[in-house]
Amino acid sequence: MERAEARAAGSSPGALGPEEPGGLPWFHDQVVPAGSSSSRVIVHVDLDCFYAQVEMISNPELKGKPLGVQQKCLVVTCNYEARKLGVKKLMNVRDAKEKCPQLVLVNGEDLTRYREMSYKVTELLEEFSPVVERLGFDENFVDLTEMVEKRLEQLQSDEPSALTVSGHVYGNQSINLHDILHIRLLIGSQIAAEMREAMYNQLGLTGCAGVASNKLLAKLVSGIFKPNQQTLLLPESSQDLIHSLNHIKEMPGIGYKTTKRLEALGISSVRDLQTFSSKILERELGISVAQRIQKLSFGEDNSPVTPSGPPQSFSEEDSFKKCSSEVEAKNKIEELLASLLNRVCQDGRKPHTVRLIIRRYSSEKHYSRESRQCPIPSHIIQKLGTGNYEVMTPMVDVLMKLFRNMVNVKMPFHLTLLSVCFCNLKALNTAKKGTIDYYLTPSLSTTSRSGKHSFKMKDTHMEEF
DNA sequence: TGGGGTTAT
DNA sequence: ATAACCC
Repeated sequence: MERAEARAAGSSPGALGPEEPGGLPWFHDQVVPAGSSSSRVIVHVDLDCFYAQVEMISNPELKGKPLGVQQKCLVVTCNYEARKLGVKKLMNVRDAKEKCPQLVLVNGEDLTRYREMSYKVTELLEEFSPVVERLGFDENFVDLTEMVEKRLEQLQSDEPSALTVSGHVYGNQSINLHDILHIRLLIGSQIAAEMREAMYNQLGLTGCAGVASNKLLAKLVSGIFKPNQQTLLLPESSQDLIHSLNHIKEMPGIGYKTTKRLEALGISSVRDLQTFSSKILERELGISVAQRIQKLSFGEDNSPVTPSGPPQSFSEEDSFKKCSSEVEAKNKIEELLASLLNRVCQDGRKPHTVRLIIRRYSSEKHYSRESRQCPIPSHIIQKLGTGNYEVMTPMVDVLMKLFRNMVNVKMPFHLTLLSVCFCNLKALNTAKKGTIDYYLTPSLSTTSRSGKHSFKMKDTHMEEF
């Protein structure tokens, strides 16, 4: 789609380096030792306006029109047609309509299709390398270090296009084909291009990618050329990249709270943070946060790409202007629960903990949620896979106990959010092979009346006895 | 400001 | 159970 990128970026994919007497390319003996944390190749993949893309795939008539995805009174994301006309992410619906009267809005409060597409993307990336970390629904990190090593070993020096960068190079820095770090990152850019091609061909999705030596830099560089392009960061340009940030709040890992505390110390730019006294910073923020963010300010980030695997929790939430009675709350909780039970059923694993979260109305107190959680009674857990309507009633009872534990229903109350979360997910049974529990399985409906401790033998693998 | 997620304390 | 972070 962007065949001219490499040239446009001013990079010069030139001739191959000199060869060793044995006929192998010079870099074959320069491989960085495996397990060395010093030089990784990381890609950050970031889908373009993800919810809007999913909506345009669902309904192709929306393509070409300015489209916004609405949750309550917010346009949470929009396509590029809408952005050209002045619509921004997280813009008020009123402001968006005012800016752009032709704006088409679709409701995006039900995340089901987004979540499903999100996992398809992660699974596609896992085919390249299993080390994929999700960040939200629309971003993934992949550690390409091993894949790059394998391609380097396979690489024959007589392939003319073998050492050509794919996509942009940050700062138009030229690639040194005699620098092994450059070569490795360049291979990473080729893999990133293949990933984006696969996403488009197999899922119909476009996105950006950033390739760099750690997650922080990969993430920062992926956003440099914006829709549907990719950018490679070479080590010599990393300081330019981090100093291109206008404020420390743009540094991933430095959030709202930390930004406020840093500003109170007179720190607002990346360089302010780099040069600030480590001792004082540790005293103010604690040693852990202080050391981590100060390293970030230099572009250093040794955090690994942690494979996300299946989700750790499932939750459904709903926000509203006002909920002030127990009956109202119960109805909302039943709705949330019904959706959750479907999701848990599809997943196959069983949650062992349930949590209820509320947000109370308060005039100005920005952000404050309260929660109560408890173990899910084992008799409910066992019925979870099957007909979901026998679990509805007992689960609602459990949730309403949590509710009354948090909210004094004899006093007036005003809630603006309810959320139900299933977590502590375990594979169907936690029994290990070789133990008695492995051969016994709790009996289900047939004996449920006669006693809660009855078991029947599993009908497989009995020969192992 | 939505409807999700994660990890650390 | 909360608080911080991410989208």
